[in-house]
Formats: sequence, structure tokens, C-alpha cells
Amino acid sequence: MHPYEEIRTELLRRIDERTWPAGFTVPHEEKLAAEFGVARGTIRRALTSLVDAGLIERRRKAGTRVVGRKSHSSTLTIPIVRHEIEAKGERYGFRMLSDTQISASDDPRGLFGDAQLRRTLCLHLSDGQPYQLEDRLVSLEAVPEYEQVVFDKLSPNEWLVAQIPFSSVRTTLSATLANSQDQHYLQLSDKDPVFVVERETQRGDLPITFVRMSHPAYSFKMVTLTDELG
Amino acid sequence: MHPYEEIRTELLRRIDERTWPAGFTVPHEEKLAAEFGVARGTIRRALTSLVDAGLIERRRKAGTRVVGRKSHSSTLTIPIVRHEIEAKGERYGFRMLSDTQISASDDPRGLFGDAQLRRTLCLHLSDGQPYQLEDRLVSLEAVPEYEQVVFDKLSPNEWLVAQIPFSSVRTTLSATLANSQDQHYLQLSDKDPVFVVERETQRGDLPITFVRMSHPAYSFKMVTLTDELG
DNA sequence: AAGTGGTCTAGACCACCGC
DNA sequence: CGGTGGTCTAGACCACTTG
Repeated sequence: MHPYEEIRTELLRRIDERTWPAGFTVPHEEKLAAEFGVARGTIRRALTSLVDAGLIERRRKAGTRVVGRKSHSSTLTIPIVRHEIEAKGERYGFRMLSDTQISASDDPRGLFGDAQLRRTLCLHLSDGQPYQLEDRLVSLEAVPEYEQVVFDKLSPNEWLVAQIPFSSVRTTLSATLANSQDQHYLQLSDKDPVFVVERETQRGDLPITFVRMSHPAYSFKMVTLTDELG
Repeated sequence: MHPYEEIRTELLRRIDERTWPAGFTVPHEEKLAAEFGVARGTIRRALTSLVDAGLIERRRKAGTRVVGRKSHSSTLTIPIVRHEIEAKGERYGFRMLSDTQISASDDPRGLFGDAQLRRTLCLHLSDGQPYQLEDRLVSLEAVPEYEQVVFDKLSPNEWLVAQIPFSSVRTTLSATLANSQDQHYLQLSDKDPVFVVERETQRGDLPITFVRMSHPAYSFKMVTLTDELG
């Protein structure tokens, strides 16, 4: 246990037990350094990790204050679907259902300006059963080499994540009734709900890909964990 | 722009443009410090932020390697429902539908051992319309003072987040058809999908609360953003 | 204007772990 | 064993922002 960890634990304890209640102004770095008998840098190390955890806020001159919780946040990791399935000990497979080139002006969302797009519709299977339907648009302007890629062994999902860096992602989660595509390929009726993940990926200001991934609701839950410090 | 930011940007560029491809071993800290003409600590600052972003991995002796992307991750923030509604410029309200004390042995999930539980069923309204149905169990063993709280102005959601520290949270997101409770209070039919967030909160090993929050699918999307560096 | 956090340096020593 | 990352120090200077 390093000094900065012990200090962090002690600070956590004070916040936890309301010795330092929400809104309280924490002693400044020099003072804490003196109290704990360490260099200022070591105190900073501990405080920075509390900032990252969202437990305190710091402003120059104003000082360091204990934050009142306003929300729970957790990190949502969306793995490559093959890894997700294999992690459950099931057998992964996928089928390319359609693979066409379209003009971005045909995309009602209008995310891609007037670029040429490759649209792939791909079914991911777990132990031979439909697991996820992936409907993807990729801009050939942003990723010219994508036009030539053959998806025999690797799915578009996997190829892109491995090959293409991105700078920002917007993810939307929703529940809805299966649309006609979902019904057909996931073997659902029009009364079945699906869990839908939609993702827009950009590199700089250039849109790379838009993907809609739908899961039969009966077989899908997304789990996230938050582990706060201490 | 501080030196460590400029260095991080330059390192990002090298990873982005495959000058340093996935699997590549990055020069060690001393070498980078010499290259950029800064102290080793400044290099560390830059490298650490790349570790946090998941772009590189570091191991003693083995060195620093560029990671091949395996997933997208983003931070999912679940705000207090009142804030969520007010942020949209709508009027928040809530109605307590039922408020009972039960024994944990009546909870089929068996999360709470044999503690006494307070169970609240609460409807959150946006501009007077049903927005979220919250079905919550709170352990009176973990939070004795919860037994006496009166929820006239503050909802259980808000009271707990503000008052009770936690150490870990397990969140599950799913899509499902409205159950009978959902149908009744959210004014849905048995063919309507709902977006469900379930959360188990613990402090240490002590379970504090389990909550199921259901949203009518037609009005709810959860959006998360990832902003990678650069 | 001054107090506070933010960055940087130059150095030391340590601990892990691959060779 | 020795090379690498991880931690710590003692100091300096800077930049933001509040009183």
C-alpha cells in the first residue's frame, strides 16, 4: 500500500462518514501535505483520483469541495459481438445478408452528406441461433479501403473496430418493437420487443459509420458495473 | 497548450497514422523525454492519459505497447429523474403509489437475506404525463433511518442518492414488454415495449437497494457520448 | 492582490517481471 | 540480473478566479 493510496483511503473515509460533508471545503494541498507528512505531489495524486471518481471538485482559488451526489454513472462497454458470445462459452457465427453500395442521399438521417456508402446487413449467431442483427452504413469517403474488404471470416463490426481509429462516438440505447427486418431475420413477431443499440462514429468531423444493432429482448441484457474507490 | 498536451497529441497522431501500429513497443520514458526535451514526469503525464483512454498498455520491464481496439466503451450516466425531466424544460412531478414494509424473504431475488424492506412504488411525471415507474426495495438493515422518511416533496430516488454513499452498483439495461404494473400506471397495453433499468446498490457487502425503473419505449432513449482524446 | 490549484523539473529509490 | 515502469520529493513558476 503506497502512501497516496493510504491517503486516498483516509480521505474517502472522511467523506463517507460525513466528517467532510457535501459542500465542505477540504484543506488545501499544502495543509494536507503537512498533516500527512508527505510532499504536495503525493497529496495531489490522491486528490486527483477523487476528482476522477466524481467525489470532489476543485477550482483555483476557490479550493476543493466535496460534491453532493447527483447521479450514478458507470462505464458501458460494448464489446465486439463475437467476443461477447464466446465469453459466454457459446459458438459464434455470422451470415452476411446483404451488401450494397448506396448514395448517402438515400439515407433519411442525412448523416453522411453526399458520400457513397457501403451498407451491410449482417446476422450474428450464437450457437446457431440469431443473436444480433447489424445494419451498418460506412462512408467510403472516410474509409476508402472499406470498399474492397471481403467479409468472409471477419464481420464488418470487427474489421472496423480493429482497423479504424475514431475520435467520438454517440451511442443511443432504446427499446422498441421489432421492425420488419428484425422480425424476418431474428425470427420475431411484430409484438416482440427488441433492444436496440445505435452508434454514430466520427473521426474529427468526418462521419465514419452508423450502425443499428438489434437484439431479441428475451435473450439480451446489458450489464454495467461501477466500482467506486474504497 | 501545455507541453504534456502537445506531447499527447503527437503520440496520438503516431498511433492514429500507424507510425506506431497496434502491438508496437513504444520507446521507453527516458527516450521520449530526451526526444521531446522534457522531464520524464511530463512524458509520464502524457502516457498515463493514453492508458486511461485504453490506447496503450504498460508493463514493467516489458515496456509500453499500442493496444489493438477490442471494444468501444463509454460512460453511462443515469441522472436523478427529476433533473432529467427538468433539463428538457418540462415540468416534473411524482406520485407515490404504494409504500409498504415487507420481509426480504418475500423478495424472490433473495438479495437481501432476511432483512426488513421498505417497498415503494412511485410514478414520475413529465408535464403531467407518466414518464417512469419506479419500484424500489430498500433494506432497513442497511439504512435504518429510511423507515421514518416521508416522501412528500422528495422522491425515494432523490433522497437515497443524496443521503447514502455506496461502494458498488450493478446496472442492467433491458427491453421487455410492459408487465401488468407498467401497463396500469404508464397507461400501456400488454403489447407495448418498455425500457427497463435495474440497479442493485451495495455498500461494502451490504445490499442497500434494488430498483426497477421502467420507461415507455416510445418516449425514451438513453444517449451516451464518448470523446476520445484528439 | 493574493490564494489556490495546475504544471514542470531533476533527481532518487523501489518493485515488478521478462530474459 | 537488469531494464522498465511506478512512486516520491522538494522545489519553482504559472494561471486562474475569487474576494
